[in-house]
Amino acid sequence: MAHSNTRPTSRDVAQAAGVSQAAVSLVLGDKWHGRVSAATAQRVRDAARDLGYRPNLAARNLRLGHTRTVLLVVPALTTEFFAGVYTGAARIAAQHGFGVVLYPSPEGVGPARDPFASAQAALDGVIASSMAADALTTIRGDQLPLVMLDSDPQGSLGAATVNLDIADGVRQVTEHLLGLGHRRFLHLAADVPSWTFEVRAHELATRVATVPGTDVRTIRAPLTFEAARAATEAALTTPGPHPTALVCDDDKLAAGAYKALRRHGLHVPSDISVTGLDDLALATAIDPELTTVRLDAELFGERGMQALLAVLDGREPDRSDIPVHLVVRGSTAPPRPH
Amino acid sequence: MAHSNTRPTSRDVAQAAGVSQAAVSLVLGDKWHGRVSAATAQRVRDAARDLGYRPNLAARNLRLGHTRTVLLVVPALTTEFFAGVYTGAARIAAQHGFGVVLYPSPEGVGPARDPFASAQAALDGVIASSMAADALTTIRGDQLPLVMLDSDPQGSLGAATVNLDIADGVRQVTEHLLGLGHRRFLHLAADVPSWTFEVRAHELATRVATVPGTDVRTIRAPLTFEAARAATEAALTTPGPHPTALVCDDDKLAAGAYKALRRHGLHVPSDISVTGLDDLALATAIDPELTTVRLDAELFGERGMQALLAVLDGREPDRSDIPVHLVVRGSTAPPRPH
DNA sequence: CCACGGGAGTTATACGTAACACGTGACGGC
DNA sequence: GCCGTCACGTGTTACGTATAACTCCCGTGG
Repeated sequence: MAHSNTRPTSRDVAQAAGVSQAAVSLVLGDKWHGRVSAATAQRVRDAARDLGYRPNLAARNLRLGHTRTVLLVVPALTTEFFAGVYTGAARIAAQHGFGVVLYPSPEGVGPARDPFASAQAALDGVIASSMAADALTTIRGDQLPLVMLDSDPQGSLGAATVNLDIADGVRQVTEHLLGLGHRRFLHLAADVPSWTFEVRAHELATRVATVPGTDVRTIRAPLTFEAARAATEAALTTPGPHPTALVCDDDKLAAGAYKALRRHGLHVPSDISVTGLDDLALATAIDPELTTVRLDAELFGERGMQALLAVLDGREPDRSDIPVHLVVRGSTAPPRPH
Repeated sequence: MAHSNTRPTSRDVAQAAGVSQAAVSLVLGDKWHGRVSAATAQRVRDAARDLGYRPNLAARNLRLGHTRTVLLVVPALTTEFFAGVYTGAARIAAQHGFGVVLYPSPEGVGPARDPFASAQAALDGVIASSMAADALTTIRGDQLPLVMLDSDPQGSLGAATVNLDIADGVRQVTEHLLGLGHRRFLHLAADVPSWTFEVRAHELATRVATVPGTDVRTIRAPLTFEAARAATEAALTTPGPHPTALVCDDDKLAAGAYKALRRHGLHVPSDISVTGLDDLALATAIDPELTTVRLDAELFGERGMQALLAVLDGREPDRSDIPVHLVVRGSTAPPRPH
């Protein structure tokens, strides 16, 4: 059964339910009590669900004369401070049926109530990080063009994908450490359900396994500073030979690990080498400065956008991976001769 | 001359210019060549400017069936990484006449083309940080309800205001340092055109001036890690007695200063005490952990939102300042006895 | 003198929704 | 027997814009 390519409207729902458009509006707006029978209301709701109906917010906003969306202007997105401001504002807004849109000063702007309830009001497409996977089923509910940032290679969602070459980054890290002479690795892995972190662990293990006499132990921690400290601390107190190199899935984890190492009187890099991944500002704020892999976030964003434009245009998006580069700083050195 | 309270529409412009609404649409859409005389086109543009006309984007979107706005889903706003992703995506988007909206996974969302060109499509009001002052004249161009975060007390924009009690934070810092016995201060000030930073400098100077035998020297640096390091380094190489306490306008500046102090062989806090302001995660990542003033960003956001809701409701917003609290950590200690 | 073309506009319409103002039976009370 | 009321809807309109289709007038070539 071929059906129209355009999104269903409230009139389509009305026709399917055998009622007028006005009745649909009443029912879906929850203003039907005493105006429409419960049975009819249910028929309308069923029809709306079956058709996958989503109200057109542009039309609604036009009709209503307001949008229940406010704008938050902040100096930049880089500060945790304004991230918090946003979170607080969004929470209260949600309690009042409002949405919040971000506009980071000279460089950028944001959405509303429910991600798509408000966003869809004005969207031609979606760019999504695979780390926000929980929202993805919702996204697929709409049939908006979608581009994934760092999705799995199989593209399980059938969407276009832009990938950082994380595997190559891990390869560069392990080459560097193996070249320095390290053989006993501790891997501080991010405990998040994301494919990008899986590849880090997998690549590290296979890379190291090719060199005789090496071993790697993996510990997991949620992606926070404090969790990383605690996990590292726990690993240091277990018996057995100490690792000479600590490979972290992320700079923030490395910063947390620094703290644990310091408490145990271990000096970086003479007692143990440490590496991160991301090259955040944090990497140069800590002492010693962190050897890490630079990910070009801006390029990642640009490539994501270009891919979406391609999809909207009916063109084939560029599928090549984005290269990443090892940045060697003071946190890695040859292991102390035994 | 009393005029309507509602926003002017293209029909109002048409009436003012003595043409039809269609002509206005043609001229403003830059599709008038060969259809409207140059003189008439100019009359229309003048009328639009005089009335402060801004097209209703909800109507436009409804008519056009698209919005030239895409959604960027990211895990959270706290990471510099995704801030970069956003910046890159927004840049490319802008080049194509698209806007980008942010949706930080389970906690929050973002904007478009020109901040208000796209945002206004769906806005009932605006919350703006005073640090994004460059955008404010644009905001006032619309007559949207506006709430300022940390505006000047005179409220020069005539908008509602929510303030953190920064002055009290500075007072707490100076009391703390004076109590420890410090008398020679170096103030590392943020070199940004913002009232909030002015108050920090002013409050520090007046507070310190009340104690006999004290002095304070101020140096300025842009709000970046590297600039703070360079400025501190320069201050340390100038002749004269060394300060015993370094008061920074912001945690990030303090982290930069740490680096400069380390290079000069100065130990924190035994050689010099250091304080910050914000209490970012960074404050506990560096060694020693930073004595700083905690600003409750989320509460700030909540209060901003509540104020806006009040304005929209015709109520008087709560004008009380938000309290802040000194957090004493390892970066402050009594000065070394001379 | 007429036909034709192009310049300079105007008129009319549709986008999808929300909500106001009606309509239509059926039933109950007096 | 008639009116009021209630349950259950429907018809219609307006929101502000962009654009296709139309009108009108003037100049010009044949």
